[in-house]
Order: sequence, then structure tokens, then C-alpha cells
Amino acid sequence: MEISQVAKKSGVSASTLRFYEEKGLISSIGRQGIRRVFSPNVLERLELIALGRAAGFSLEEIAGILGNEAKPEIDRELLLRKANELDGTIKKLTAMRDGLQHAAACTAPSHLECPRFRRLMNLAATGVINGVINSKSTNL
Amino acid sequence: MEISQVAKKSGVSASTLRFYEEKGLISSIGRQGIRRVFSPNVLERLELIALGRAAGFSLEEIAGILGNEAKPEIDRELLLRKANELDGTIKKLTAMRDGLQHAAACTAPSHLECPRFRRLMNLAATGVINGVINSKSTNL
DNA sequence: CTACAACTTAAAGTTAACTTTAAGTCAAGC
DNA sequence: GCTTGACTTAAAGTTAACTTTAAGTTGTAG
Repeated sequence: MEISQVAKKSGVSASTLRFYEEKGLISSIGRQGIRRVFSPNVLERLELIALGRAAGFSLEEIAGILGNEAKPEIDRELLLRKANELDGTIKKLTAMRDGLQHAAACTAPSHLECPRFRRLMNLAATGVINGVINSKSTNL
Repeated sequence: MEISQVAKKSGVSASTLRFYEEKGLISSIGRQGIRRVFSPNVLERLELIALGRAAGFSLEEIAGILGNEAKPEIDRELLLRKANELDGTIKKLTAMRDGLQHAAACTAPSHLECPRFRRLMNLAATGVINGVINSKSTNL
């Protein structure tokens, strides 16, 4: 397949495909003249990459996980760790969502005077939520 | 207060405080010689900024919301919209977490052969989850 | 009086994940 | 034989939210 066909089928732009190749995430099967030729397998690989991204892996991590093998064997422990990380993120986001909803509905004259809003502010300020802001690993 | 005291009390570094001032997020009450002097109120403001960040607002959005007022009146509609966005993110992340957990436990010889894993891959590839990856607004 | 720590500024550097640009290659159709 | 469109490369640009650096200024302690 030509790069444009891979792009069309996968929804990943040609420039991104070249970028991914450069990073070792995918590889072309050869060249026809100067043009890359891809195996259809690259589509599956791209799905795995999308999956990894969606789960919060960085491209570097994904490259490490997928390796160079044709049939990537995914590290189950790593998956569980990521699942746990996601779980933590979900919990924090849920607290945030509830806080925001309350703040929106709250009748206190100013949010600054609403005890619940203040508690939320405290959460944010004391860094309970910081992991959510700056988390590299689940940096979606 | 001097900048270092604000930094210590708030946990926000001095360079970040200057950066925030430049961006119009906070302001110093004046100068003593060349040095900035801050009102203690800036600490509250910094908490609000942290809260906004934690909720997924960009600094620009936060500047817009907080404005220049002493007592910022927060737009309730905006809060609700953000809460809804967060809710969407939470749902997607929950799907991802469950998928990852299953993948980790799954006994199929290769994840590529596990139907549930494949469904997850499809989700990721078809962009259902893309909003989570590239969402600027909830870009935590 | 002088050294020093803590501040100041403006500008450049950082990171990830791409995108854009400029300049060039190549097969195919007219 | 020439134009066209799809490809190629290497390098630079983009974005957000900072951090770092270099060079200069101060109040204060010794």
C-alpha cells in the first residue's frame, strides 16, 4: 500500500505516518522507487498505537511495548499498572466534576463563600489533584 | 508579601508567579524598589487558578473567567459545560480502564486474538476515544 | 564599604507530538 | 517532451505552560 492509502484507511495523516516510522513505531516493507510501501499489517499496528495513546501511553512507551516483533506480546503487568493509573485519574476527575456541578448550582453569593467550593479549592491547591494536571503518564 | 513568600505559601514557583503576572492571571499590588509586592489575596487567586487548571481550563480560559475583579464572579454555565466535558472524559477513561484490565487478565494466546481487545482497538482506532487523546479543553 | 543573597528583566530553551515548508524525485497522461 | 500530482527529505515551526539563563539591581549584614 502507498502511504496515502494507509493514511486514508487508518485516519492517520501521511506526515504522521512518516513521523511514526522515524520514531520506530511502524515500518514500511520496502520502497517502489522512492516511495514507501506498507504492508496492510501496519493498519493493525496503527490501531494498537491509537489504543496505547488512548490509554495514556507516550509514543516512546508504545514503541517500547510493541517492540519490533510482528506479533507484539503486550506486558500484562504494564497494562494493569496503566489501568490502575487510569483509575486514579478517573476518581480525581469525578471529584472535580461533582465539585464543578455543585459550584454551578450553588446559591452562595460568591463561590469564595461557599464552603464546598472552598474545599474544592483546597483540594486543587494542596496538590491532591495535581497529579491529574501534570501527570505525564496519563497525559491525555 | 515578597515573591518568595508567595511562592512558599502557595507552592507556585517564583518564575511561575512572574509568568502568571505577565499573562494577567495575578497582579502585584506595587513595588518596593524593584521588587514586586503581593497582597495576601493573591494566595486565594492562586488557589482558584489551581482549581481551574485541575478542572481542565487553560490559563487563557482562567484569565477570562477570573477577569480583573477582586471578587471574581464565575460563569455558572461555563462550569456546567466543563462538568459535562469532564463527564464525557470520565466515561471514555472508564471504558479504557475496563478494557485494559480485561486485556491484562485475558487468556487468549495473543491480545490480537481476543475479541474484547479487538473491540477496544476498534474503539481507539475509530476515534471514539480520540476526543480523550486530543481534547484541548480537558487536556489534563 | 563591600560582599552577598534575593530580587529584576528579556530572551531563549524545554517537552511531546506533530505539522508545515522548501526543494527535489518520479511515473503517467497529453 | 512536458506538465501534473503524489510522493520524498531535512529542517523549521507550532502549542501550552513553564523553566532556565544571562546580565543587571538592591537592601542588608559584616
